[in-house]
Amino acid sequence: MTNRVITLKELAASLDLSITTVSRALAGHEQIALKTRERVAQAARQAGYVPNTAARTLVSGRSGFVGLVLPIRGPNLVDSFLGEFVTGLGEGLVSHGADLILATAALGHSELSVLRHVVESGRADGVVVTRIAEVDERLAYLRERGFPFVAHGRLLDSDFGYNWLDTDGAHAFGEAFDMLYDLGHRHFGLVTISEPMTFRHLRQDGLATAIARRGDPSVRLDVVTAPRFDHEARIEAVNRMLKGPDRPTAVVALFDELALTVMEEAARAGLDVPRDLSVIGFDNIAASAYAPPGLTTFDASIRLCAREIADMLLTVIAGKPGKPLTRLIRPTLVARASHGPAPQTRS
Amino acid sequence: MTNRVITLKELAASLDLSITTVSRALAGHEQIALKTRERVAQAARQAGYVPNTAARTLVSGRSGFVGLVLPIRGPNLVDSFLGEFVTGLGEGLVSHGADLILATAALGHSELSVLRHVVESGRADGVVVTRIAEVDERLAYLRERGFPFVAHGRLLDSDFGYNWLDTDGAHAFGEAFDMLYDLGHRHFGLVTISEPMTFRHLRQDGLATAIARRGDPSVRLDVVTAPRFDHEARIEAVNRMLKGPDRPTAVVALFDELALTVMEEAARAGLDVPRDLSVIGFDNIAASAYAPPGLTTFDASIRLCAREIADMLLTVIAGKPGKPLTRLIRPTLVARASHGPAPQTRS
DNA sequence: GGCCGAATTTAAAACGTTTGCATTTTTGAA
DNA sequence: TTCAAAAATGCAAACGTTTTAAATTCGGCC
Repeated sequence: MTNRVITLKELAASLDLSITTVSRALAGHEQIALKTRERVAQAARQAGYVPNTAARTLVSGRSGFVGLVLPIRGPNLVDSFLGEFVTGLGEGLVSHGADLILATAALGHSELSVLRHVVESGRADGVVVTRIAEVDERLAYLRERGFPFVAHGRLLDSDFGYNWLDTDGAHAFGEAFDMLYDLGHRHFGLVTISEPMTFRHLRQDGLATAIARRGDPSVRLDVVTAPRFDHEARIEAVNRMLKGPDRPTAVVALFDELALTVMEEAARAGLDVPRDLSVIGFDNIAASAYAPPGLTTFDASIRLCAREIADMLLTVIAGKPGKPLTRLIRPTLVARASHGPAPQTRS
Repeated sequence: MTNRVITLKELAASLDLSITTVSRALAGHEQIALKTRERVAQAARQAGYVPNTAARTLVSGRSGFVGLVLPIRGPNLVDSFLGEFVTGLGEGLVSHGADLILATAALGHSELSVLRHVVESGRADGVVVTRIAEVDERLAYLRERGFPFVAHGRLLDSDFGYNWLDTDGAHAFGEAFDMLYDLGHRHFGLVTISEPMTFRHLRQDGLATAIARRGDPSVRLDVVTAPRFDHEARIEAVNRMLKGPDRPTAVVALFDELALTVMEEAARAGLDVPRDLSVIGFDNIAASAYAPPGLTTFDASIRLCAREIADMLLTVIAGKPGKPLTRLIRPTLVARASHGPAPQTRS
């Protein structure tokens, strides 16, 4: 057992050729005689030759890897998109022969320090950065370093161009408003988070813009906020919105987890969704289909986005295009049963 | 910008020391004067020196990476555990300074061929293999190669020792039976899959063993089977079990997705869960908590298992222990509302 | 039979580390 | 002051590739 891995030198010796020739033959260089190329390919296949990644990386400066730093979460929280995202990245990368490196930030180490390490150790040719904050030190670092990257999400505003792909939350929230308005709703609620994430800003903006566009002064919007990962506070915030004597008839949540909390608390308060209250989420997580009566939400197709991000990044790595690459993906409405006509006149 | 990464040679030159000394100082060798070690550490920190992974791997033969081949799924199917699993692996690896490589199998390439490539290119020091089949060519390959690995799951039976961690499905299914039996159920159903996965075998075995142990001849068990990823066939199989004139009063599903289908179809057939039918699943996927009335299931805590797997693998890599490492994790019952007393006498 | 250019092959350097072994410096006793 | 031993440092090889520049072989033509 433990049959050692064959090296280029050994392969060359067995063929009675120089290392150079074998290397070139395998790379398919035209300058090597076709007959030789075939002979080498055949021998390599038969010997099960696989080039050593470290050696190749060292000399070529290209590792063939794309890095992703795992977002830090609490001890019991897993990024709900991670599986889909990683699958999509893998799909996008594999067609170009690239693979993915996942680096985890140890307790007490910032995500940035892990990113630096990935970049500066030469492990990766480019990185994907997710969950962009309104102002994000990771992007600042990568920009300064001139290292290839694609962001999943956007900065709030920035003075430098960079490659990003984002879900058009603004459009979706506008669409949600229009749909609900047309169903007769006039009093809206928005459940959002307190962290300075750009998507929060964009989605709320989309909602506000749609309201303004409609130009109906009778439209009202209540906003409640809770820390992103604090379940207690989230429940408390939702109830603050739901329990008042004058509650909204339609609630839009920043993402599905929040919407599910709204539905749970609504049920607890004896409200029927969608008869008494319409609820709309964002993301289309798996549970949304199962939570009664079925959450109406927007599907961002994370997996496809990730695949696209992989493609973009490989393009960037291959040779910087003049313009930054940007893609805005419009999410699709998944109309389930949590929204409906506004309840008949109240007060 | 694009400030180049500093190399050991440059760092050495700036300190007026040899590469050797700096390398040893950073590695903390006692033979280097303490004063020098401190001076070097200080300079390295200040210069932001990060050793080049490729060079280090090349000479040391250790990459500091652990490989995972992404399980192949259909175009719209994502491994529901991937996120949790990867998070757990990351957590386990990071404390030892290791990172994760995710390789995806391209269409038309077998998972085995990707595994071979990962192993033979020297990208990883060890690999994690998931979703073990009853007879698994991947483990056979790794064994032959003498390459460090830990399996998540077991072979049906094998003539060689290997390192594995598995969830004790047999025990869980026995526990489920006992609980249901004590609730008065005598007619059971099992929904399982047709693929030759070991966990299918073990869980069904655990159920059968528990039944036999009870020694009650009035206990009956109906088994229906469907291909793992064929939703239509799954529904059809479930209905075959539910629609008969003499249906079980308690159904155990091989895993939650199947259990959820049972609950959906039961609802469609006008059966009340748990009054008319008890349903128990396995895995505790997110949707189980939301699907009314709340699925009773077993939690395998994938994330912790993955963390443990990472630890095991690092132990194996560090130096083969004499005995194979094996861990059987007992899942915990998550009692929700989908099970209850058997309905009063029928027929 | 020799010569030229084209076709093919090769030698050797380089990538940035680690490490066995040799060398230099320091220390302290004679 | 000298010298041996101990302490500290340095030289150079090695890891397995890719690549530049140079060398060799070949075919055809005079």
